[in-house]
Amino acid sequence: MRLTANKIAGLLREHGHKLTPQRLTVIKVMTASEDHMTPDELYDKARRVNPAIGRVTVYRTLDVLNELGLLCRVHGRNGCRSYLVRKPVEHHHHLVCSSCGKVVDFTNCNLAEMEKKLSRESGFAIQGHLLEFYGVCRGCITSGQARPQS
Amino acid sequence: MRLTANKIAGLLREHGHKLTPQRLTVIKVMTASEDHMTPDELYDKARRVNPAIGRVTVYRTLDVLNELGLLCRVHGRNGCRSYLVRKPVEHHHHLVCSSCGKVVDFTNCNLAEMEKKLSRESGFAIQGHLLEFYGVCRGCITSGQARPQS
DNA sequence: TTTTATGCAAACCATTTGCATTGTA
DNA sequence: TACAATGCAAATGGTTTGCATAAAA
Repeated sequence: MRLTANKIAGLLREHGHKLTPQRLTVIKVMTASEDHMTPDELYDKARRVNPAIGRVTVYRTLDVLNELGLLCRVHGRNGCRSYLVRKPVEHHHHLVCSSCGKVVDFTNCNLAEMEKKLSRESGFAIQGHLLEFYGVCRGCITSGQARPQS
Repeated sequence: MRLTANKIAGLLREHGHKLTPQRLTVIKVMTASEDHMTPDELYDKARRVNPAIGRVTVYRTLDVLNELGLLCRVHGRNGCRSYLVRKPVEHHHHLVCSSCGKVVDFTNCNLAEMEKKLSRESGFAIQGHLLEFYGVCRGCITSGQARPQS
């Protein structure tokens, strides 16, 4: 269940943000892509659609989208170079390929028990968690490549 | 079960690295501290012990220690500003206070089942995982403070 | 004595900010 | 029209690199 560009545009307006062509471009690029992107990759793609867009605007648009809770990050292994960007909505986690960087989502994590136990033992009021698995995806296994990447 | 400064020094030598006063300083500061530190915090502490140490050397020492697998990172919530530094050895995870930044380790995570299932469904050869819980520690709860921080 | 490590300064890279201009609502 | 958003250029902050010097083995 993914958000459409229109839906996101509506959310922006609802929250008192103005809908500019640049923002719309960013939103469209994001919703159109299956993959996670760095701000820079996003900038490049956006520029191809609308050359009149600046890098700064991409960053600022990301801020807005993040405020609305529409982004999620990937914490890659080799230094977590803020790999980010997607449209989540539902609770999910990532399976990251260490070779090609591909990211697969999964939703069924049952950490409730662990969380309860930890909370009891540590006294923390637990608010959330971050869970990611690392490995090599099927494609990289069969092609036998081993390019190390996050 | 924590590594001592001596043990780490020995590991350096074994791996063909030279043991300089600067490195020893960094190692001692790290093993002496209960807390995680940013490179900059580490630099400050090290400088207090040995003023003749440069920031660059701290970074390079961290590289070496990382190579030997002696470091771990904390992926804070608000942007994972490469919060790092500690001496792990055993498999463990973090419980991070969103208010004061305190980090508590815990070791008993049983994700084996989930991992097996994921591997089966996704075709990934899973190599490892990252798991962190976020919340507010007991101290911050009782003192009622709400400084938002990673 | 050879090789590695250090420290400075400069380079780098991603991200942020100041400010005048533009465009949405 | 008013206020928010844009884009440029410059500032920033963390990290890395080049290079001559110093020190460990």
